[in-house]
Amino acid sequence: MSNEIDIGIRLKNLRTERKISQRQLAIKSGISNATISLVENNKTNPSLGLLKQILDVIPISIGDFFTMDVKQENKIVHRADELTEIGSGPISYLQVGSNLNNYQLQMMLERYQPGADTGKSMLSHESEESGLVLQGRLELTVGDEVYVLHKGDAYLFNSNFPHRFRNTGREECVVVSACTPPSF
Amino acid sequence: MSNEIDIGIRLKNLRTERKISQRQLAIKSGISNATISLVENNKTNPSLGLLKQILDVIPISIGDFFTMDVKQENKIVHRADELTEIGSGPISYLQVGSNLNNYQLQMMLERYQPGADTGKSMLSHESEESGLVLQGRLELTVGDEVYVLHKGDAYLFNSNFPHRFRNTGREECVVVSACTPPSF
DNA sequence: ATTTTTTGTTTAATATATTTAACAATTTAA
DNA sequence: TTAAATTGTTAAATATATTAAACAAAAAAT
Repeated sequence: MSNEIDIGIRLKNLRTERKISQRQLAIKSGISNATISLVENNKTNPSLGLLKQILDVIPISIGDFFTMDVKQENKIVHRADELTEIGSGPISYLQVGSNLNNYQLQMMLERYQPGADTGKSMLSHESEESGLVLQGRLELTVGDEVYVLHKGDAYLFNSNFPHRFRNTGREECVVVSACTPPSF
Repeated sequence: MSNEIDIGIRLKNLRTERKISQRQLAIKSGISNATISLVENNKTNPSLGLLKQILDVIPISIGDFFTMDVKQENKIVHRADELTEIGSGPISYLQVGSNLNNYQLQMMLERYQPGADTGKSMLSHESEESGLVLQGRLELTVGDEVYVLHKGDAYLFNSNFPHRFRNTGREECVVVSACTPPSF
């Protein structure tokens, strides 16, 4: 077992920042994906050689790995043009911060093109989400209920209810939303 | 096996600088002395937890451990009062530099009190030594031969010959000597 | 000179890291 | 929708680090 070293978070941060999966990292480094999982969860006490093999593909030196700030997403103010896009196509999710591993809160600026639809989703993880409409018309379905929201309206619900968002208006719909814990 | 990381030398340097033995370090850290030997000789691929346990008693952080300059005894000029004493009693050996792990050459300023005697020693390691007398009278025995040196005289021999130094004069005897590789 | 400690190293025993293979859950493709 | 691929996790198998104990060599003590 690891001796109070936070190497798991450090590695996970580096990996997710690069948007690669445990398996991809595993192949590139020649280490099994199982091991990478164990390391990221501090469920093993990895050898230096192993760690080096992994860090070599990042790449980062062992020294830097341990001296680097444990990415606490130290950036506090995120300018309008610095938000990170995690949506695609007709739906844009501009997230506040790029790496939320150390946060419980996820804030987003959402834009739905006319007709855009998230589809009904069955979220399995326990989380809560809330939002406030800034512009346009937003149709929200939670369970059996269907709501239509306009500028100034807001919502708040537990996201393990099946739910769906849809822009049923003619203009772009803009929403500011929050979610805890982060869902993507 | 270690993956091209020079952790052995790093650790050995830190330990010897502190003038503690592998066993002392072992006890303080709760690690077996065998392991410390293996680590110092790069004959194992230690886990991070293990390394941390060891470094905690130095103490030094893992980050610093890997980023620190691999102590190349970067000090070049050693002032008269900075030489390190490795002798004792009637014989003083003032060594140039404190940690010679990365050097092949050992330079010393030796002082023998009247009557001081190294005793006949059977050096087992292959090394060569040379010296030049600055003051006093030095009796040198190498094998069967006995020599007496005075100010300005010098010697050079292979130190796996049994040899012995003795101050047979009335005043302090001062010698500058060199040895390769270092013998202490 | 002869013990007695202390040094660093090495081997066999054992504890543990790492892998292989399977799993459930989600995403992508069709 | 269903099927196929990809995600992260976990359990049993295996490889390896770590220890305990013995060793030879050197230093200290008697």
